[in-house]
Parts: sequence; structure tokens; C-alpha cells
Amino acid sequence: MQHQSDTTEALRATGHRVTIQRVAVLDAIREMEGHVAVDQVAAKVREKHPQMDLATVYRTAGLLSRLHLLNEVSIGGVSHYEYAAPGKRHGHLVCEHCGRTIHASTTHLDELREELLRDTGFELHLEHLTMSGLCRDCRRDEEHSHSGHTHSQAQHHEHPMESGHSSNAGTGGQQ
Amino acid sequence: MQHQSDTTEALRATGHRVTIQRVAVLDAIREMEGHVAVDQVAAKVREKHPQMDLATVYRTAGLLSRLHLLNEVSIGGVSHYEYAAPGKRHGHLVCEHCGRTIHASTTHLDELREELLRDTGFELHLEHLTMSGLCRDCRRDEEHSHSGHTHSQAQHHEHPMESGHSSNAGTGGQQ
DNA sequence: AATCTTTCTGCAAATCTTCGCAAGAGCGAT
DNA sequence: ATCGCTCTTGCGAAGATTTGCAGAAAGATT
Repeated sequence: MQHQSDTTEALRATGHRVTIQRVAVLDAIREMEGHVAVDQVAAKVREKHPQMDLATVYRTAGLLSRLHLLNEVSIGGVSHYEYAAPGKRHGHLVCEHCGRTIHASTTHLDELREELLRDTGFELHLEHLTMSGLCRDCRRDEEHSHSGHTHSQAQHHEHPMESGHSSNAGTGGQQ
Repeated sequence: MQHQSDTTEALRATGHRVTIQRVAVLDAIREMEGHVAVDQVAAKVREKHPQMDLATVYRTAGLLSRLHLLNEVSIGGVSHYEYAAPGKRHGHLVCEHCGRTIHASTTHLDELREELLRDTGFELHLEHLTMSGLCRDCRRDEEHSHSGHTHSQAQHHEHPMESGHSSNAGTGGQQ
């Protein structure tokens, strides 16, 4: 494995310094599967570097994301990161109902990207793209509960968002 | 104008109560142009209802957005809302560089939406879709400045994000 | 109009994320 | 190995947004 050297290289090439924090954050995220929330990353990193500050993890993950070493995914308004395995680009579809995240091949997206570029001059950044909607399962559920009748109550249409296999642990807060 | 009755109706139809706060928030946003940040909405609303709480504006805008009376746009991580004029659907393209927001016709997006639905079962919610990237102007700039190297530091990419005509005022906080 | 039930709002506290600043750490030159 | 110039980090504090709770208000009923 040459991860380390990749990281080092990518940092140097962009004029950034190679620090233990940066290497550690990337390592931690690579070791964890899927999309992980920032505080999970911090916890993991602190196993080896107990004094690492949360703000540093935020800054570092943001930087690594800009360097395309990580992908950023916003799930329910909370930032998550995943290792940006080279050659495995994909868009993220987050279900508003259950919070599960689905990967979309970029085939669809590349097309969109080109159309936008041609028609509006806007260069879409696919790496940061997270789209929300309803996954297949939740769509079915919605249809059922929608079968007629004056909705009695308000907000209710939200299960406590989980069910996924995505990553989320017991951090507690979501909208 | 029948806005009021529309609002009232939409709320009632979904089992929500019609409150001055809700009507006021929608009115305020309709009176302001483009996408406005939550605290701007609050300020506007308070002209007539001084005791209105910021949390209420957040909750209300969120609700109205779920009812499709408003569109939510996240600009630089900060929530903005715009009046969802019926029949004028569009996607949002936010420039990472200058913060300007461009409207994308849904033609491109509808296509994507159908493909995703067909291939993955995921129903994309276009109303909430905000995509980031580089606008035409900033793309040009980037190309120029790329002649050099040694990016100074992490965060502060370049301009402090503004230049738009979008809405942003002097609220003070951006990411 | 008075009453009752349930939803909303205002307030304060909690979360998530960013920012300013002084101390600490890279890395190139000595 | 040391020095110096910047970039980074840690820490505290500020921003942005959400949440829990108790009192206030909406809508149904009488």
C-alpha cells in the first residue's frame, strides 16, 4: 500500500504541508467504511492522537475534500466524508425519509454536467454533489400512507431516520 | 392577489394550522426578491411582528418548503429561501467561487430524474436540489490564476464570496 | 361565546461548523 | 542540527440551525 505516499504527494503538489493530522484523518476515513460523520472521524483519529481537535478534523477533511482525496456528503444537513477511491466516482442520493445513501453512477451525471456547461457555462462539481429525494422503499411507504383522506396530523412523515447501513452511530442529533 | 388564500388552503389541506407567523413568513419572502437568508427573512417579518422568534422563522420556512410553497437553497452552507412561484421550477447552481446563484431549467434535470428513477428507483426531489461548481466568469479566472502555484493556504480560496446580485446582504457570516 | 384538545410559538439550551488568534510544526536554507 | 518564514493546529468563542419545554393560540364542539 502506498496510500501514505499518495497523500503526501497530493499535499506537496498543491503547496500544502504534510502534517500528522492530515495523514491521520485520511487514514482514519480510509479505514472506516462508507460515509462517516466528522465526530466519528475525530473519535477514530483520537485513538492514536488523543489531542486532535475537532476543528482540525473539520478543516482537514474540508481540505482533503478539496484536493479530491475525500468526498463530502451532506446527510440530513450533517457533513460526512468518504475515501475518494480513485476511479470510483459516483454521485450521492440521500433519502429524505430514511437517510440511506445510494450511489449513482456518474454516467447520468456526466451527461448533465456537459449540458449545463454547454448551455449555461456553469461547470458542475460532481464530487460535491449530493441529491435528496425518496428511495424506492420509502416511496412505496409514502404511497400507501397517502391513500386518500385528509391527513390528520402534521410533520409526522418522518421515521427517526435510520434503518440504513450507511454508517451512522449513536451520535444522537438529527433534524 | 390571492396569495393569502393559496397559503391558507395549502396549510389547511395538509392538516396544518394557519397562523400569522406562517402567513407572515411567506409574505415576507414573496416581497423580497430572489433567495434570502433566514435572518433577512426574520428582519423583514419583524417589521410587522417584532416578537417573532428566529427559531420560528426557521421552522416555518422549513415547513413551507416541505409544502412546496417555498424553495430552499443552500448557499455556502447557509439556508436561503425563495418563493416557489407555481410553474417556474428550476434547479439551483451555486458558484463555489463567487456565491452567485444561477437558475437551471428543469429540462436537463427532468431527464436525470427519470433516468435515476428508472435505474435506481430513487425519486429525485428537484425542488431541493442545489448544485455547486464554477460559474462561467469564475471559471475563466481560475484558469488564469492557475498559471502560478504554491497555493497560499487551505480555506480562503479567493474572493470572499459575493459579487452576486443574488440577495446576500451584510449578515456577516459565511463559511 | 366558553371550553377542550392539539398544534405552534417563544425562549433557552444544545448541536454542528466555522473563525480568530497565539503557540507549535513543516520545510528550505544555513 | 539549527534558524527562520509561513502554514497549521488547538483552543475558545461566535455563527448557524435545531430541539425540548411550557405557555399561547387555532380549530372543533357545544
